[in-house]
Amino acid sequence: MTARRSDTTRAAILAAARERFATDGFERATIRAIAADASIDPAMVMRYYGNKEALFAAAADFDLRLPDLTGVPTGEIGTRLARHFLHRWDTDEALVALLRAAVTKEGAAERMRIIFATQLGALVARHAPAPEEAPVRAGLVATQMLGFALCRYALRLPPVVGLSPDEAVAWLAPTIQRYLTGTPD
Amino acid sequence: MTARRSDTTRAAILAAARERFATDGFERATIRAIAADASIDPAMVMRYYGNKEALFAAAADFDLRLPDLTGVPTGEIGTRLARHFLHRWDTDEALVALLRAAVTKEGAAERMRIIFATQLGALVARHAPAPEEAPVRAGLVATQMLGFALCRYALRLPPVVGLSPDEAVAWLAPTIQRYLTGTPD
DNA sequence: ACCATATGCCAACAAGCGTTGACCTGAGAC
DNA sequence: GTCTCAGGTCAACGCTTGTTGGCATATGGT
Repeated sequence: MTARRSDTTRAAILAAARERFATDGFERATIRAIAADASIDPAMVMRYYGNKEALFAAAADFDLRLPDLTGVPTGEIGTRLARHFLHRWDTDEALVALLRAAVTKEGAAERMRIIFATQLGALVARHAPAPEEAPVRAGLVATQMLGFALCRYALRLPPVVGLSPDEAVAWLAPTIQRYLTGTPD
Repeated sequence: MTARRSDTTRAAILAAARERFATDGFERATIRAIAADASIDPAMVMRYYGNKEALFAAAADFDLRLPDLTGVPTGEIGTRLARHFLHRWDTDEALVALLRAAVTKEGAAERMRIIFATQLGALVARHAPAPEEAPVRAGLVATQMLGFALCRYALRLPPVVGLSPDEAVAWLAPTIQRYLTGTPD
């Protein structure tokens, strides 16, 4: 497959879509606005992506890219995971886009569920004391990490926005660690 | 002010609005659908609440109703707060409604910020080791509690939905406790 | 009985949305 | 040079939305 002339246009549309979906959510982000951002006609968006739903699917397609933590000392996993999440969230708009959409769109929520169940679930299963606890532990990790993302990137609670990455990791890591390998009180 | 005949209609509209906003979010919940749920004409909604924005404000008007925890042993506050949040969230649709809206509407996000900064901030200030740390500690508590609510009521992650209230409190309480009175690691 | 008024319904408006099809335009193949 | 077709523009469609004003009806005070 050789590069076509239209590839730059496709990329521009996708970049604009990611930005709009991330800041406005699915329903408030309009095809017309995305097209304007990409300096293109709205009809082009339809031609290249079919419809708004499919465009969103393309824009919010991502991977948690969880690192391989085999060999890492058990006690460090919380820190490593917290740091990874923070960095990942800071550098990929698609995550915020999916988060914003997942709150009101069942289809997006389903994608979120699958991503966290499979990707995070698999990692947790490798480190949880008992394998059958893995789903619950992964779910708990999700509550803390998604909650942090929600407050920092979507709601923008000032004290949470003000935390430096290192401070954030220092606070979150023990929580993650306990959800992964600890016990309820 | 004596009771008017229209009060039952007003209440029916408000109840329908809360439900729609809670399940659909602000933009997907339509005046027409709310009116249909309340078995009245859409024009009535406008007459009684002015516009959609004001209707939402009335439907999402609520209070965290945080308990007075003075005198409670310091070590128990985490448990008490976790239990209170869980119960509160389970019994008031307005909380989910505001959460869903806050993710995509700046006005709703602002309300969320104010509620958590003032109501939760005040409680935290009374128990935090140093008063100047209160905002950050309140913010951290918010990340965990809102994250839990997000995963349980909005995203409906199965393992999180499956937790019994007691299990949930047992897992969350130590986290809340550490954010309130503990130290980062 | 009568009237003022609160309550409610109906029809319509303007605006914005996703989406479509017809029509240009310019580059590359022959 | 001409033909072809992908790349791009334009105007319009059908639909839904929030919102409005006019009109019917029921209520309750006198």
